[in-house]
Amino acid sequence: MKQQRGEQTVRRLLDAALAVHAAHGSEGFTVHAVTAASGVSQGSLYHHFGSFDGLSAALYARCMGELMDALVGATTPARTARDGVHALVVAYLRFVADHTAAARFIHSTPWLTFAPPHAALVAAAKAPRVERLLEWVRPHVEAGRVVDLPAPLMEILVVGPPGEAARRWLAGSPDVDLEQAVALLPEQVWRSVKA
Amino acid sequence: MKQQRGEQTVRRLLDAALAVHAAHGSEGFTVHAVTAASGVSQGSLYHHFGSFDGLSAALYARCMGELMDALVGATTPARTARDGVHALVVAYLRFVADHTAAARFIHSTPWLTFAPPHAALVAAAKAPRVERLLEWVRPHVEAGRVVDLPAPLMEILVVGPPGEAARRWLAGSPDVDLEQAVALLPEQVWRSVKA
DNA sequence: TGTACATCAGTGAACGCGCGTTCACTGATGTAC
DNA sequence: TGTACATCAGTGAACGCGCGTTCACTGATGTAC
Repeated sequence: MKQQRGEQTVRRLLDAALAVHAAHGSEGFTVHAVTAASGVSQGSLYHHFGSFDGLSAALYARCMGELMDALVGATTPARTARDGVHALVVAYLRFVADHTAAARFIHSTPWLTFAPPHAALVAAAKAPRVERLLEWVRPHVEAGRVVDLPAPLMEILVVGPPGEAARRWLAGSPDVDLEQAVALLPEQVWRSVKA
Repeated sequence: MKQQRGEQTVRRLLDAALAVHAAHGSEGFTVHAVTAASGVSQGSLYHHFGSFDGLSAALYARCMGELMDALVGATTPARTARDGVHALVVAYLRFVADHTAAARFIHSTPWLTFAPPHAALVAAAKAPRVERLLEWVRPHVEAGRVVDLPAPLMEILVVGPPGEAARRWLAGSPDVDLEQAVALLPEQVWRSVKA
């Protein structure tokens, strides 16, 4: 008997929360700012999310899901291992450029310290997409085209450099240029994982 | 006419701040907790640091300085380019294992959004050490043993993977093992920057 | 060598502000018969 | 098809707590002559 009206309110809250974070940073990211920006009442926010941490976790999961979808969408159609790794690194950097607010929220990470219930929510958004990427790479590993490493280290090698580039660019570092990173990082990252 | 008594108080405050952050995380990192842990009064803290953000910036600069010293100390004595990159990655991971509190503070980064005056303090602690690392690598680039990339991208490629491994390990991710990373990451990182 | 004095260092109770959260309530929606 | 009713959705003023910061003050240190 759940009403569909609620889903719209949830979406309005998450959109407003992302906008508030983009405009005023982690400092200005408060319940009052989010309710003011969304036009939704405090009580309604608590009705749907239980706590402000709950809303943060939901937003984090949504943003992370979007990023992971971009990575999966770019990588899995690739025929060769090299093309796939290139595509993944490019997709990561393009996501940061095109969905800056989401990228900024993901990388601001005080919110990564979620208590167990919320951690599960985030994991549910991330794990299946990571699994799809690992499935894609498996045949290339078995064929000896990609190094055989534990999955977490594989992830770290591929996502580490574009993640670090994103973090610095988002922090406003003047000497990091995303287009330059798109041009130069993919091949170097590929070399770090090719067999 | 500055008194030496003050330096000891500053050290006591920074030590206590790091301990509080290690024990209670960013959530519990407050002025009151730091003054209680150090036995120093609020007023004294403000006398030396001006604000709590000022203390945070000073602590960040100190921790970052220690990390950078570890990297410089490990890398610059290396004879070959490969040995140097290996040593840097290993030193990064070992620093995280041996100075976990400092590593955790550095990677918790809400504190990286420092206002201009404090940003300068942090930059002063970091920039000269980065410069020494770049000086070390320059001959290897000129001799064609290391790829010729813009300095920021070079940094990103080398520091990205161990940084990502550190972040996950610090967040308590069970599937990241630092010793495994020490064993496997250095060679892959080296391949990403060798010419 | 001893005293005066300016400055540095340190104290801790108190303050105001803004945060996350609550609650008694009203309104809307969908199901049952 | 229409009415009754349970549940979901939404309201917003109010609350208490803990945060960063202040300030009038005392004590310690080092320099001047």
